[in-house]
Amino acid sequence: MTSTNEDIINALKTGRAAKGISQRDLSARTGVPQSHISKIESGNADIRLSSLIELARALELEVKLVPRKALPAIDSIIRSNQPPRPAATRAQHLRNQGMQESPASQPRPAYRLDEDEENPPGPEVD
Amino acid sequence: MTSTNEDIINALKTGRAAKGISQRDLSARTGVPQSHISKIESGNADIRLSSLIELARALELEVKLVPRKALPAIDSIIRSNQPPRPAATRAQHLRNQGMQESPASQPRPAYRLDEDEENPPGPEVD
DNA sequence: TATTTTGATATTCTATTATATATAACACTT
DNA sequence: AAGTGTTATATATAATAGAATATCAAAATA
Repeated sequence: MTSTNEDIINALKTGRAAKGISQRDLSARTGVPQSHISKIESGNADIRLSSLIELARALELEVKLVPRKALPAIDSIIRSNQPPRPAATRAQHLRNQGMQESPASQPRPAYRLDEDEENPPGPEVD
Repeated sequence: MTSTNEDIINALKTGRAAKGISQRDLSARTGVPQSHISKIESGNADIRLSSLIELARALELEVKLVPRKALPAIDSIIRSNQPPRPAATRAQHLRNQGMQESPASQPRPAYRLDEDEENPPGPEVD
């Protein structure tokens, strides 16, 4: 199924929830202001590509342009990379703001609840 | 290899070249102004997600957030979806503006020079 | 129980930049 | 020189990004 703004944003939100970090935490890791993250996740901002890449990276996700025809194969890989349902974080359990089951048309975004990684060395971004 | 702004933009440029259409053509298909496409492809604009999705869709590409760990598998699929080197379009052959071989760190973006498809029926976008 | 503290997310305001329109520049063909 | 196709640039407007602040709800304390 083709992605919309909403699908991408939902993938970010789900990724953050899966990692069990707050908007404030994510802000600290990426430099994107928490207020902006709030707007993004609420669907109240049309995010720039550079911000999307920044946030995705912090959630161990990558922005890719993939051929539409390869979507079924790629979705299959993403699904097989998906961990079992993570234990809800405290905030998530009590609040569950905006977090919903992925719509049928959208494959579950992939993430893994690994141990918290330090920022790996990587190319510096402007 | 993780994607940067430049990688995504290059994928768009390569996709457009592969499809053999002009910036004006792409503009007509997406509603994104040709002048903006020029800026985007020149690296002089930090494109918004909605515009990225629009342009990608016209090029039969999809924006996806994929798990970093799944990148090797996904890159492999993209590579196998890659057609043989398309015959250069007239403009591309004569000008070759900004079109370069993909850097080693970036897998070739995937596209296929199929017959020109009419716009498929799809959900209307705001 | 009531109040205060704490943690998380949402809203407001402003400067910078993306977007949209109009136009210019470039190169080839006739 | 004029016509054609393509890409780049100038300018005005609209929206994002960032800082500051507000709101909400649970936990801690008196």
